[in-house]
Amino acid sequence: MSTTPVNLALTVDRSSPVPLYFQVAQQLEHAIETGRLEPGSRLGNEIELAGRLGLSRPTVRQAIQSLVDKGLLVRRRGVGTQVVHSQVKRPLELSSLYDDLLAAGQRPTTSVLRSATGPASAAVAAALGIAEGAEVVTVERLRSAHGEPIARLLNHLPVGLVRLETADLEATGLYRLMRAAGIILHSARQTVGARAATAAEGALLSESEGAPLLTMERVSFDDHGRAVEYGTHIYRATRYSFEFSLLVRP
Amino acid sequence: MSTTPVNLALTVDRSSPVPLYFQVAQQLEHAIETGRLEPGSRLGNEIELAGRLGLSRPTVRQAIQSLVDKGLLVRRRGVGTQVVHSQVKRPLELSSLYDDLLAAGQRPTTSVLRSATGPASAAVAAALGIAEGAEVVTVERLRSAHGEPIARLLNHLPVGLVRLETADLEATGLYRLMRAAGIILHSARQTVGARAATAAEGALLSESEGAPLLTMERVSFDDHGRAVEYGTHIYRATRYSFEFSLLVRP
DNA sequence: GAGTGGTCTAGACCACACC
DNA sequence: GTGTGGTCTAGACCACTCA
Repeated sequence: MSTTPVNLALTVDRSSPVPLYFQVAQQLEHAIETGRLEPGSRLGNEIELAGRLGLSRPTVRQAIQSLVDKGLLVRRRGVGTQVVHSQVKRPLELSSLYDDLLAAGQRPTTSVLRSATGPASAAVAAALGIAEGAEVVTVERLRSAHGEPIARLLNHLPVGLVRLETADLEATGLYRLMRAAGIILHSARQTVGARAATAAEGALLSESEGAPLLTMERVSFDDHGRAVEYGTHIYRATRYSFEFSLLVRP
Repeated sequence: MSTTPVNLALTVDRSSPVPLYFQVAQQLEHAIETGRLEPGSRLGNEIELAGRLGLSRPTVRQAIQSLVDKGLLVRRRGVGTQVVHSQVKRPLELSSLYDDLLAAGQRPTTSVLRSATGPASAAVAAALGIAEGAEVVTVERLRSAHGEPIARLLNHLPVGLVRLETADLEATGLYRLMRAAGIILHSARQTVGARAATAAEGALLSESEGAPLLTMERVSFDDHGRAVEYGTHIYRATRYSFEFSLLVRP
């Protein structure tokens, strides 16, 4: 009992369809976010917690483990479980520029520059793992916030996965449309770099030729392991940067 | 039995100090990496697997779950567990430029441009969460590969965490030195952007003034939640880009 | 030595996908 | 209906940390 023993009012509702471990994890996470559980404070040990909640120890462990995976708690054998001192923001997600801008309080707008179906180039086919010349949908969009251009988004998708109507593309983000079409995203491979703008790119993005651009290339895979999207995007370096947290693999 | 039932020779050694679930996970991972378990192939169901190994179902589940977390397997209720089709490389790690270059077969070299102890500026103090004017170690390094400059690395660390000898800094990476000093890294917050090189930066990195640079700013935290390092780095865009995988949170 | 998390067991019932 | 993973229980022993 070297540090404060925290007294939390935890409860579980066994009639709820929400899994018990998840109920516990939610309440702990909420207590951490609101500061009720202070950074560095110790959770009671697992057996005592389980007894207090009327749950088995493995169930309580599952709840705690999920928060450890999120980076909110730290466990040390022989010591106990503590709330991490630093606020860990969300670890890296498959970032959607549209959602990022929304979250930042900007009002993202999109204009579709091009939307066409045609044979895949060698580079696109290689990225998507399909045959060269196979049909792909190509979409080029200009994403703005407050009327200022932010990025040019160029995407290629295998045909038949999702219907991309211009109206939908201008109303929301591509990932939302894909999810709405039943595509379950699983993983992605990204490359982030920088280069100078060409004259055409500069004109499109209200930058001068040679201005630094942030580039991002990404292939996304669904839960079957199929490549479902290949994007090559450019961002105005003066208006955008990638910000993310990450956890160190234990 | 819609797809091939895979027959794997799995064994566990109960006299080993390696946890049973970990032994199983290792063998499955190895079978996947060597192609013995083909992408898309199904694992037998958990109960059958447990019976075959003489383990309980939760233990087998723990092994499978660890591979699901790594992105190697996909589970679907009512369907089964399958090997993902696409090879998922390692999800994002706390990337060390030194290790990245090593892994790429380059021979990274480092020259220490500056190494000093002094009071923290306001920006550095804010990033590290310490008082302005508190003592910090500042290290500026030039990282090269094959004699070509790649990046200028500027780091600030609270004093007393790790002794940074110039010889060590020129022989290996900062993160390795920190780990060797007993610092357990837990998480980091990164921002990646781009900007044009100043004249001095261009001269240092063999680029011209105005050339696009990739920038990375990072604060790292240890398992106690203390900020242990703050870095502001610039990379030649023509010679370096960030490449990483990521898993979509389920 | 006392207290903690780490691992493991041998069951059980439920929810969902597919035929 | 059948088979799968999802959740849960009530114990057990071990390994590590710290006083």
